[in-house]
Amino acid sequence: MLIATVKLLSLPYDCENGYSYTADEFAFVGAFVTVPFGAGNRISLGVVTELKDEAESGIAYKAIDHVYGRFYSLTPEMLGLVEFLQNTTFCSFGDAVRTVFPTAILGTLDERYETTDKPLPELNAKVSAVYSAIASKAINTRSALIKEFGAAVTDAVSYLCRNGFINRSSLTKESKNIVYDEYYTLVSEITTRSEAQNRIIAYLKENGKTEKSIILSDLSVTAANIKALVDKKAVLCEKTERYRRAFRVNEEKTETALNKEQAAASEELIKLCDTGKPEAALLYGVTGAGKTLVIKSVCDKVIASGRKVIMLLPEIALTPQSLRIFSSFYGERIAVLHSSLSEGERFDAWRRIKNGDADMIIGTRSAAFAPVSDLGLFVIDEEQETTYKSESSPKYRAVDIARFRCGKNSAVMLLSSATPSVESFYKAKQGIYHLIRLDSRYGDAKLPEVITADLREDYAQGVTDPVGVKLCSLLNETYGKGEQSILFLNRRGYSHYVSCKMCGKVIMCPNCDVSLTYHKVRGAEKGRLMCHYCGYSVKEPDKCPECGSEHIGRIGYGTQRIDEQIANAVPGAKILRMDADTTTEKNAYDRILSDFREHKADILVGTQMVTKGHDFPDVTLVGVVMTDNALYLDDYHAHERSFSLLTQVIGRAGRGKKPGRAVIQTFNPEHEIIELSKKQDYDKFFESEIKMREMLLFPPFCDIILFSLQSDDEELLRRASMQLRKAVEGRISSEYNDVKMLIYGPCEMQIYRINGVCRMQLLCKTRMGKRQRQLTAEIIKAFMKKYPRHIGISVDINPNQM
DNA sequence: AGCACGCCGACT
DNA sequence: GTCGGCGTGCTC
Repeated sequence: MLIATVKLLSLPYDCENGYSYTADEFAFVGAFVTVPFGAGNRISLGVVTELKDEAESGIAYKAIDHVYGRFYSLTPEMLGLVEFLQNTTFCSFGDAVRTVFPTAILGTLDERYETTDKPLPELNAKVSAVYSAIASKAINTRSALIKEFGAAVTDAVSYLCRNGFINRSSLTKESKNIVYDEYYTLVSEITTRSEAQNRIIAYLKENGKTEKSIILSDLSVTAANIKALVDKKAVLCEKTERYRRAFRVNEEKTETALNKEQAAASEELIKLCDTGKPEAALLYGVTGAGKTLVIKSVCDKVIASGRKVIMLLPEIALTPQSLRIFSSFYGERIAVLHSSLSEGERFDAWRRIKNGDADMIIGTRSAAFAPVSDLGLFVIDEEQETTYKSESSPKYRAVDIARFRCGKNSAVMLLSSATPSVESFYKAKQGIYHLIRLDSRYGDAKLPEVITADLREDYAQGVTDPVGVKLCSLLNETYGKGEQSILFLNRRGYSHYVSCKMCGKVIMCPNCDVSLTYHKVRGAEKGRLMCHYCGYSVKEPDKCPECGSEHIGRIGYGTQRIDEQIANAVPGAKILRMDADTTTEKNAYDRILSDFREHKADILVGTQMVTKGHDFPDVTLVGVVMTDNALYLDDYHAHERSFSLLTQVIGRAGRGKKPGRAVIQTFNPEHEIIELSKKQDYDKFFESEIKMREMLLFPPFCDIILFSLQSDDEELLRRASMQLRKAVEGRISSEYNDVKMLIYGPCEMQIYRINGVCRMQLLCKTRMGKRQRQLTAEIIKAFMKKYPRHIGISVDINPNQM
C-alpha cells in the first residue's frame, strides 16, 4: 500500500509535521495534492514530501483526493529551496512553498456539496436555510455559500457534513486558461454559397497557412465563417500555445563592441562559466563603466551552450530599459517576471520558462525562483539594493537563493555594482567571490566635477529655498547651453507633514506612531492627510487639533514645490516631474524617462527612481537637493546607503561626450561620506566602513537576529518580551552553551504602534550556523506555544532597517 | 490555520 | 433553563 507524507500549506509555523495518506500510482514526491483534513474533512492543498510502499498496517489513513500533474509540481531543486527558506527565514511550509511556486496557477480551491438521503432531524433556521440552498443546487459551493451567508456559514456546513446530511467534494477552478493561436490551412478547394467563405478559401490558397486574427482583420469575416469551413473539412485548424507577453521586442540592435577592459572582464567570467563548478563573482565597476555589455557578452556564451540565465533587477521601473537591450538580441526567448504582471502574463511567462522556451529571465526579486531546469548564470544587478531582501515573510535575500541554485546547478552567480554592499565586497576581498573590476568609464565619458553647495551660506543670507543659490545658477547656465539637468530629492525631504506653529504639535495618525503625510487634492486649497502605514486619511484641518490655533501649516517640500521654484528661477525651461503622483499609471515611469531622453524637457525632478541606472547622454548637471538627513539615521547601514546613493546620483552626470557636473547641497560639506562620494572613492569608503563594522561588531562580522513581537495588549507584550529574553538566555547557558550570542533589549520598535498594534523587539548578535538556526526555531516555537493567539512573533535575520 | 469541544455569563 | 463568548487541543 502506497503511503504518502503530505505537508499542508495552510498550517502555521509551529505545526510543521506531515500527515500520512494512502496514495495511488499517480502520486510522486513534489506533487501538489488536495487532501481531506480535520474532523470535517475540509479540502486542503498540500505537497507530497515522502512516498513509501508499506505493508497493510490496519491504521485507517484517509486517501489523497487529487494529484496535480508533473508540470505543476515542485522539482527536487524547488523542494530543496522550500527547505532552505524554512531553515533560514523561519517561515511556515506554506509560506515557503508559495514563494517558490506561484500556487495561483493551480487554480482556486473550492468545495461542492450535495445533500444525502439521510432523514433530517429538527434543524435551526440558519442550518435549515443552508441545507435548502444546497438541496436546490442553486448555491452549493463553499465560496458561493460564504458569499451568500457570510463566513460563519462554515459552522453549519461542518455540522451537516459531520452528521452525514451532505457530502463534500473538491472542486478546482482553473484560474487562467492556456491561450492558443489558431492557424488555418486550405485542404480542399471547394466553392460555397457564402461569399465570405469563398473569400477565405481564395485567401488561404494565395497565402498558405495563416493565423486566425490575420484572417479576421484582413478579410472582415467572422469566426463563424472560418468555423463553417473547418466543419466542412475544407480548412484545417492547428492550435499552438500562445504566451501572453508583457513587453515588446526591440528590433533595434544596440552597440556591443567591448573595450579592452570589458573584454578582459568578460573573458574571465566566461572562464568561470566553463569550470563546470558553482562559482561566484562580483563585477565591480564605476558608474558608466559599461557593466551591462560585459554581462550581455557572458549571457551570449551561456545561452549558446544551451543553459539559461536569470537576471534580477532592483525594481520594476528598470525592466523596460533592460528589456530594450536584451530583447534586441534574444527577442522572444526572454521572459519577464515581476509583481505587476497580469495573472495571464505571469502564468504564461512561467509556462514559457518551464517549457524551456526562455533563455533569459529578467525580473525582480521573486524571479529568483523562475522554474528553469538548467541554470548557467544568475546575475544580480545593482547588488547592494535593499529591494533584494523581502520585507514580508519569508524574509529571504535574493543572493541566498542565487547561491543555493547556483550550487545545485553548478552555475555562476554574478553580482554587479558600482557600489557593492559592504558584505559582498568583504567576501570578494576574502577570495570567496572572484573580484572583477572595471575601473575606467566607457567611451570618452569623464567623471563629473562635483561641487558641494554649502546651504549654511544661503541661510546666512536669509535664502531658505529648497534649491539654493549655487544650484539655481548652474541650472540656468546648463539650460542656456541647451543641455539637460536632473534634480534629485530623497524620500524624507519629499514627504511633508502638517504642524502647528504655535504649540509645535505635529499631526499624527490616531492608529500609528507616525506623522500623517500631506497629499494635494486636485483643484482644492486644502489637501488630505494620510497615514502610509495603516491607510488612515483625513481632510487637512484648518485649526490645530491640540491648541486650536489657526497657525498651522505644511512642513517640508515636495517635488511639486521644487517644480514651482525652478519654473521661476529658470524661465522657459521645461520641467518633468517624476514621483509617486506622476507615475500612477502603468507605464508612466518609462514614458517620463523616454520623454526626457528624447529631450522633450530640460529638467527632470524626482525621488529615488531618477537615480537608477538610466543613461541620458545630454545630462550634464545633476543636483542633490538635500543630502543630510540620510547621513544621520540610527542604523548601521546609514553610511553605506548614503554613499551608494550619492555615488549613483553623481554618476548620472556626463554619461555622454560632454563633461558633467554634480551639485550636492548640504549643511555638512566636510562629512566624510560626502567627500568620498565626491571622488567616487569606493575603496576608501570600504576601508573605513569595514573597520567600523569590525570594531562595533556589525555584519559581515556577525549576523543579527531581530525578534519582533506584536500585540494590542501592552502589559502582556512587555512581560512576554522580557520572558523571550529569558528564554534565549536560559538556552544559551544550558543546552545551547556552545552558541555565542549577545542579546540587546527588549525595547520598543522604532515605530512602536502601527494600526493600533504595539511592537517590541529583541535583538541578538550571533553567527548564523546550524545550531543558531536550531536555537532560533526552538525559541519561536516555544514562544508561540506559550502565547498562542495573543502575541504575534516574527523574526528577521539581518534586517534592512532596525 | 480551522474547527470542535468545553466551560462560563446574558438573554428568552 | 439555552445561546454564544473564547480558551485549549487536534488534525493522518
